[in-house]
Amino acid sequence: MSFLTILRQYASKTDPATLPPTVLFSHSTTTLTIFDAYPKATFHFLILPRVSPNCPSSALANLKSVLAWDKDKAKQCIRDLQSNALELRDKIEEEMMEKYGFKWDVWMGFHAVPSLEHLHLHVISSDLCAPALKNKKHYNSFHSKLGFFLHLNDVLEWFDATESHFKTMAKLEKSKYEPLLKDDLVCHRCYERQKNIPTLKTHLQSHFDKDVQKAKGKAILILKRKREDDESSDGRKDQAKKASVDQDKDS
Amino acid sequence: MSFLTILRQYASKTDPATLPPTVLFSHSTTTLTIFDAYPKATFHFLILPRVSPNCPSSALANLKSVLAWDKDKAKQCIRDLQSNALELRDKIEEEMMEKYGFKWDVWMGFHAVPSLEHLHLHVISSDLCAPALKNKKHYNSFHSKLGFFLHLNDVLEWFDATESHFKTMAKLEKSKYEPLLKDDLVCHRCYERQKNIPTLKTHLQSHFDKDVQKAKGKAILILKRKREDDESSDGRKDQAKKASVDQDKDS
DNA sequence: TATTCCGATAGTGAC
DNA sequence: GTCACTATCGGAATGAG
Repeated sequence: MSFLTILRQYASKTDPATLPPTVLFSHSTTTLTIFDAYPKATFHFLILPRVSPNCPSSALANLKSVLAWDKDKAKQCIRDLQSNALELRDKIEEEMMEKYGFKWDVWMGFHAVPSLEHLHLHVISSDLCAPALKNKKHYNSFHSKLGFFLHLNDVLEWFDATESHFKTMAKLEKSKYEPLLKDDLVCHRCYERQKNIPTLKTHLQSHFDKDVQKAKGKAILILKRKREDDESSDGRKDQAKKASVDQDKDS
Repeated sequence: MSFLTILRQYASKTDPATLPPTVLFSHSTTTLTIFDAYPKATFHFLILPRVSPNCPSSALANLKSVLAWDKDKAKQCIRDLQSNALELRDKIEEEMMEKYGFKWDVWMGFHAVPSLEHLHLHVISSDLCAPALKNKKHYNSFHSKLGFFLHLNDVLEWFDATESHFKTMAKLEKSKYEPLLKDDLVCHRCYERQKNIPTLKTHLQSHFDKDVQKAKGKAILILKRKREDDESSDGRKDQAKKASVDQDKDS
């Protein structure tokens, strides 16, 4: 059964540093950040709340149990995950720049109906290009517009909504969310329907390849202009060119 | 589309001898006997009515169209197939004896809902052990007790039944027969349910292997007794031993 | 919605 | 109920002193 409770085992470690470096990315007093063992995108991490006297594993079983717990503790727990996730996102964006020369979206959120025990916040890049993404459930579970992937900000907003709304959302009914995973494959970037997984994966890869090409194009453009500026003795052109490059960011 | 009408093409040949020997087994003035291209048993042939001015291909499209045709012509057509099938069965039984040392059932019949154009009578040995038998539809379509495989004798009896019964049977409604192909896998020899196709195939093979072993045992027994008789000068024992071997036939 | 393995099931294309 | 190919779907096991 250890495969179902592996995350709980990690989160229960008194010394997270004993976890292998292939598993553990970092930790704080209240959270663990681990590499997703089967990444569904170029960057894919999990952030787990650590088990402690104040945070028993029973309360941390999943998002539903956390939301049914003491509301203030729940909010604190999720905020802890958030603060770590935001730091992590910065690190991911650094690596995006180093490796790919550009940044793209990083999503933070929970699966409405998880299958592994212990709450885990997914921190995942929006490309969804990775070998471990193999079937419709994988894809739909991360589709940012489908509803199964619950964005962290949305979940945090439940706490500030009416009690009635909080209660409704906190139910996380299987019957509501599970069917979403069987929905047709629709590209989360251009909304084009895809016939099957191989087609979808090729399609997503081509979106990503275009992004990479675009970033390369801009890098070359910037380099070109920089060289022209260096060669030019006319200091007056500088400002106009800088403005032109800044505009490219939004194109 | 030639794959759908391949049998009609064969049956329309004015000179069947031009068919390759890998296809044609034999022919008469009114029928062709060909090797099933994907045999579902150790012996598996198809007998086709030949197209002629008296027997247009439109009438011979399938069993339903034949039964909707002139009733006397239909009966004659099917009787022609039968007389060839009976001869063929004799030849198959000869080869069974030569190759395996024993004979086993040979079925003659039609699929209630065929997918290849042109009437074809299956002549197939009851082992149903063959590499080309790959899925549930294959097996159920030849299961001798399921109802999808229409035994030739049963079909011929329809002609001598009441007109009402003939009309009913002649409908060959898809909605009645198609669902049978999805039935659970049940061994046609011992009625044991089989979980899946690999299991069924192993099971059928073991039935056949037992038959072969049994036949070998008898052959050895007969040989032994013959040798004893040859060595014995006592002629009185002969009759008793012959009777004993005859009894083994039914065991 | 952990993966992996096996097998059944479904759609397609075949000229 | 043609085949062969691809992909999806569905269940079961998964560990292990």
